[in-house]
Amino acid sequence: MNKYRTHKCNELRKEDVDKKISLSGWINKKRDHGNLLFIDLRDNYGITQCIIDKDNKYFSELEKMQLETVIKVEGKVVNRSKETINSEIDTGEIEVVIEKHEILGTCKELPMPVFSDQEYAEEIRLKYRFLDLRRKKIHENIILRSKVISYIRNEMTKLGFLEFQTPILTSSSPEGARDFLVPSRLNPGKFYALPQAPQQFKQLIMVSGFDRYFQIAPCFRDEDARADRSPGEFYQLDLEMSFVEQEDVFNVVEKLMVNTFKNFSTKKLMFDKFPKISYKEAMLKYGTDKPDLRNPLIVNDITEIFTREDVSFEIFKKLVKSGSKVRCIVTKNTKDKPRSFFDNIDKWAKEEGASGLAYFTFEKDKDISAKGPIGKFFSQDALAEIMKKTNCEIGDKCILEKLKIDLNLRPQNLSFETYYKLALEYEKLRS
RNA sequence: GGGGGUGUAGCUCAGUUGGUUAGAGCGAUCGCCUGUCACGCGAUAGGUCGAGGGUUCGAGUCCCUUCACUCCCGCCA
Repeated sequence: MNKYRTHKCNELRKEDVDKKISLSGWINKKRDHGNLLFIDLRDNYGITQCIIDKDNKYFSELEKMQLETVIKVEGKVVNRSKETINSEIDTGEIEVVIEKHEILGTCKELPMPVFSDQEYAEEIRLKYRFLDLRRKKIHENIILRSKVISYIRNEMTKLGFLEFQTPILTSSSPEGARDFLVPSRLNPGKFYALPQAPQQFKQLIMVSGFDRYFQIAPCFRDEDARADRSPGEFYQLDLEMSFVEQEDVFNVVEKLMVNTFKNFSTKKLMFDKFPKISYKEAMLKYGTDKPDLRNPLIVNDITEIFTREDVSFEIFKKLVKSGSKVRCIVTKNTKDKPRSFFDNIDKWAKEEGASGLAYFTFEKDKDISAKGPIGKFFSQDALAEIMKKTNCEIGDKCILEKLKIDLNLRPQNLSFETYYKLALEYEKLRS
């Protein structure tokens, strides 16, 4: 029998009642009732409630024990009464009556609590990384990553790919990002680069006649961090295939990604197959080559409106006559936004080099009308036509940019400003 | 490299217009409590208010310098 445990902390069930068992783990939480003490014992797998009362000679010793002390407990599995069942944990129908215990590892006062959902600054989390990694969510994330990587390896192997390793010290390769450099001892004044991607090596593998390559490769890039982008190092699935066309590559990646998310996420997938959007279409319709299709922002071309007799917005009409386009975005449910919100966007747009924004809100009393600085230039029919073209509703706001700028409604994960900037970039690309 | 934000107890944070002794929750220590699962109740300890300088009768609070962290821009497959 194993010296430390007969079971893991997620294993015991009703069927184990009356068994003599032993568990080893960390004291996750204590609830001390004075003459009765509950100890939640935690290991990698789960939590088991252990209980001891004052008749046991170890009571006072356990009562004083710090959270996160590592102990082995021996005892008997008992049923919990109906009212005291805890459905939150796997072992919630039973508890372990402690008969004996042994301290396997003591600890000092904790610099940060393990049992807590509180957010902590990165600084403190990294300083006490071993405690951070014990916390439920982080611990689960690490386990998830392990499982995902293992799954991907397995799938790639099944698809006939061979996994390769490539050197970490190399010479610089011509990707865009700055390289991390490592001084060379044997060649003073010269440096190795850490690979941003194993480009050269995988090409070597491919020309050597290995048919399908993959590697879950560390990628080093000496670029500044962002909230969603760790500095320095991350991992990517890198793959190469011989004697294939674009569709063959798509098929592998699409299947792998969809299946990975189906297996490991509870979130609903919008697509079983990746929607395919050409670069040109994406830039025209969304103003970016990575549109957020959960909340797509459509750039509408309403140039035609400015050829109508019943539209009197002369500046735009003139420009349209000389070949300019007018595009607009619709911002949903913005009728209650204060004037200052749009003034700020307008100000920002000007700072970014635009000539300014025009906007109005669609309203309906008896007739459709447009409220806003330029609203008065449009007839009811013209407004109805814009609504039809842009698929917008009463209460939405229509933001126009003459000439050069395409705008989009802000998706959830991008600021309006960022999105606007992308639109500007798009225009640069086109001109 | 540029801009913004933050820095107060071990942790998370509050602190009014510059005004007496800088607070709370969690954690720690001590005491009480036999059915909790964020157990409960009471008490105690714990502070260079990031650091340095300045203004002021008086600075956690205002100003300057500096450091750290963080977010954004630049940069980045």
